[in-house]
Amino acid sequence: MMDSTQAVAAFAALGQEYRLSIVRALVTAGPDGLAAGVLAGEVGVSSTNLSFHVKELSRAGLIQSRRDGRSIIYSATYPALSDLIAFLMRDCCQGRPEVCTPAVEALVACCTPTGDVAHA
Amino acid sequence: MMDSTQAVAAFAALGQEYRLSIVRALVTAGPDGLAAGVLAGEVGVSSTNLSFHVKELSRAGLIQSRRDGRSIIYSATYPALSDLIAFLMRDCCQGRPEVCTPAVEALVACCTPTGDVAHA
DNA sequence: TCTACGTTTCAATAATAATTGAGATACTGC
DNA sequence: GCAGTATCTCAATTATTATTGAAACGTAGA
Repeated sequence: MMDSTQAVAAFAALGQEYRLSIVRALVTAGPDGLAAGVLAGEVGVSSTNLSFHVKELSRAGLIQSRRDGRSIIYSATYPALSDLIAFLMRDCCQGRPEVCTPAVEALVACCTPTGDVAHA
Repeated sequence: MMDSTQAVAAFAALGQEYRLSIVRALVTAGPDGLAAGVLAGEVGVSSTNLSFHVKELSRAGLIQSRRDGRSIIYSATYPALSDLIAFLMRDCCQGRPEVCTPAVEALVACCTPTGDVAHA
């Protein structure tokens, strides 16, 4: 369960244009992730600057990396994202479902497009 | 529906210790909100500095203010928080329910204490 | 082993954010 | 109006973050 210090770090990490793009690209890419060079290209940032931002995201626990040959592959850390959502909802809901109830609808629209829910 | 520029602003706003505390205090306080002085006391920040941080949160749309006598009352903007949660889930879920599915559980635990979920 | 490639590290700089204290503004009650 | 309270604005300072380019590192293939 995420504490508020971790949450601050995660929010700060996502509160930067390039870094949010990086996370979005990695989430979209899935568990296979993307090599640093590809990621830099997609996001439109220099390799040096990408390196700075991915380090920041790693520090916040939102992404992870592994080496594959001469490439370094980054991928999203899904549980950290889940935890962050959970933190937001937990804190927002403190006796006030008016915040989370609309989010339920977004969730339903998002995760159950066909009416066929995550049967995981 | 929140776009990524707004989301960056919201995340950046929450990515600071005092500001996250402010939002938490205001969410907990409910729609009645809290006067600036009270808020400063709860969060442990000088009135000048509080003023800086609440302005930042307002700019991101996460809180709002109204005057009541000589006090200025701040309160959480619930829809903005909902939108942010929705944005996170929408972006995270892109074909990958493994992120959101655990969040569903948090949501259910959080918002549906009676087992009566949003059947919208 | 030499060379090329992908990526990182480092140091310098530029840009932005946070904190402080003094003074200004807005309201209240006398 | 005057005195007092609550809060804000402003300017100065400090601290942190982002960006850049050059150089170093690790890996792969000839």
